[in-house]
Amino acid sequence: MRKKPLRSLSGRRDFELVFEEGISSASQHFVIYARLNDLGFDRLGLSVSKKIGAAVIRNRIRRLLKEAVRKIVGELSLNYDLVIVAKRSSKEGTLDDFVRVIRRFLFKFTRENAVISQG
RNA sequence: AGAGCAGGAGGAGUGGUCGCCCGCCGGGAUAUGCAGUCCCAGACGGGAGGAAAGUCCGAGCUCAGCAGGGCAAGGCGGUCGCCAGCAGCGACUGGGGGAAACCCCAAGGAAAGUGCCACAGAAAGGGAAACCGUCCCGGCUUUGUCGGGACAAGGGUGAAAAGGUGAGGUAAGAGCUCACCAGUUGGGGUGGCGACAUCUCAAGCUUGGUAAACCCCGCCUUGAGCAAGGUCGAAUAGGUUCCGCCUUGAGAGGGGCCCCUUCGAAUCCCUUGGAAGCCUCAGGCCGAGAGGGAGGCGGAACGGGUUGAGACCGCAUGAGUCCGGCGGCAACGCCGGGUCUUAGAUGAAUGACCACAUUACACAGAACUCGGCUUACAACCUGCUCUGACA
RNA sequence: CGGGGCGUAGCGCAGUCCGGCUAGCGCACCUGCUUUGGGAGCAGGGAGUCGGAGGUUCAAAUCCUCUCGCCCCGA
Repeated sequence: MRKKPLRSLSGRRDFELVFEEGISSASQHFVIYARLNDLGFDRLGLSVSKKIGAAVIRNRIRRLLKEAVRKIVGELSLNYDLVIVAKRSSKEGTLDDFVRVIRRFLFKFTRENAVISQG
């Protein structure tokens, strides 16, 4: 079965829900927060501050992160709300870096949730 | 060949696979149907820039305000022209730099007034000022020194010291006088639309700098901004408070629920009270008025709401651009022609990977629109300068 | 979209309005004295392209224009 397309996370309420209920993981290039949802599709919120760089650099980071999440989420059956906060070093990351980190985090997160739902 | 400076031009191409935004077509759901709304994994088309940037100016557009004039505040400042307009552009004038090509200039007024000009210097703007000096007179202890006076030449100080050179003149000097030169003001001639240039006459002989100091003169400026503003809609959220006015009726029909038809169609109740009038012995008829509540309409004030109830319009063809002709030194204008014109989001779209050309690499990402200015920049093209090599 | 502020020694600030004075103050730093040694104290000293570029002026941290970076506020 093919998943419905990725949507944007919007509003302070949704973001805070992910920050409070979800779990987080920090890596060299960004911080990622995640929680499960039951909406039938995945949602992604990106926070790329103006401090990180000019518009072209910020767009580049956003698009790479979006592409990385899109690739990984297709491999998983559950639905997630994700928030990724970029760091100053994000501009040095490549797509492969992002994919590797997000995949490891999400696979681990999914495994833990599977254990909980079984137990 | 390399480097530097200035200008021009600035397209990361083609083909695949996956993905995003918009438009349109198609399919599905709701409905008798249409419209509308929602869903789609389908097809087709389109999808950042010369600076999209900085937000430094100017406009369009929208709302609010506005009789006219003045003050205040701010901006602009050679002339003529161009432009919708500008602090923009073109040509010219004047000034400055340079050997030259050429480049640069916020370029009205300091003889309206006020302020300021540190330090140094005798004196810094008062026709002022005597430090070293020059000259004259007088005293004394006579190669000198002291006192009084004249002098703006020379020295010295300073960013700047009150025209320059020569002659006359004098005790010594001085625009004190004269000639020439420079400059100022005024008059006149010639050229130019004009800024101005040039020639000439006269005057007093000379009047420092600073207005990116206050200021004066001339010209310009209403304010806020697309979160402007408009239309439609929902509600445990059609709010609260105050003021004014209104609240008379049994009932019937139609439809998509609020309108139509109709004299009347959202719409009254409780308590108190018992005016006037009428009948009347009592009393009654009638139901004004007052208070409270509820409702309707209008107005004012205050909230709630950005912590997602909004959607749509504004919102994409414009003072556009290219070609040709004509006018103009040019900026630009006029005329004709062009199957030249295609982003439009709203948690916000252009991405990823592969292949191919020796290789993909500057600055950089639309948010109401347009005209400028400024700043950033790889390879490429043009010009100039420098260095090196060869002939 | 609109408005405001800051940038001066390693750090925190003054001076800027109204131009000129050796660009100053505190902490820190260095040297010496003092002490058995350290601290404190005393004396002396070093360190500044005044964010950058250009302009006005005799003269600019200060005035004007452009520009870079940082911070804050309102709708």
